[in-house]
Amino acid sequence: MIDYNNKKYICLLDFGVEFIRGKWKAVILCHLYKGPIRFLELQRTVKGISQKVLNDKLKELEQDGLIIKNIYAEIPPKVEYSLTDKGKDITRIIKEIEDWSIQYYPDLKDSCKQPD
Amino acid sequence: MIDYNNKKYICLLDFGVEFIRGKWKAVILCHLYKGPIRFLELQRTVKGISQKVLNDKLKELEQDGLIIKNIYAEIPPKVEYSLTDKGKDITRIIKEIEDWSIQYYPDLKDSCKQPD
DNA sequence: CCGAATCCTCCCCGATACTG
DNA sequence: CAGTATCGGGGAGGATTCGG
Repeated sequence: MIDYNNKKYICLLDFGVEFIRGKWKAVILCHLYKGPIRFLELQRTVKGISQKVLNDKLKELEQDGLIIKNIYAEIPPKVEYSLTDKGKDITRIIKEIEDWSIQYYPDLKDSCKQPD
Repeated sequence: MIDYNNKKYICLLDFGVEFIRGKWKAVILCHLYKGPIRFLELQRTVKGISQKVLNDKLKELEQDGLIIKNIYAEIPPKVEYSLTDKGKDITRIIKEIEDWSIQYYPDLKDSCKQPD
């Protein structure tokens, strides 16, 4: 049992999955993998995410040490986000899930949809 | 945009992650990777999961085609769960997340916990 | 351009009790 | 031993507004 940040994790796998939990983190990381990117550009790329949620998730990812936030003291403000090594490593794994999804997509499409 | 089972997915990655979403699915799959296992034995192994949730998750995984449910017509009832090829493939990826977690655990422990 | 604050909704999950 | 039914709390995330 791992006790961490006021949460309980039953094993290291559970603990590790925590860092990409939720609908958006995996997608965000994958987009960051292409290189540093600004907030608005990221929001445009990750279609459908609200400003609030994107902000929340970026903050979490930064606190977890998966991404770095670079603030440029300019007018208008410029902020760029990029992956750390730790973040790059897990993003590579995430991309395997994407490959898996692509490989099995035709199959998954059928098995999941229940016939009426 | 992928429309599937009354849910919307923004991309194939989002779609793929859906199959292991939640606190338990990844852990369950990893335990099944060792070989076929019965319900109660699985519940004992996946510490802390309730019967209801384990049942729900197994049903979802079966519908998704990631696991197979083998029912033996015996008294008392015997049911064994095992991975399909599709399930094995994604479980291998999940195990990489576990490795990542192990590798970075000391680091993660520090970065995540905010100093007061 | 960036992000904090508020409010609200939905669904994951836990606890408990019951059936074959 | 295996699975179902019901109730309820809490967290994730969407819409909107406001501040630097």
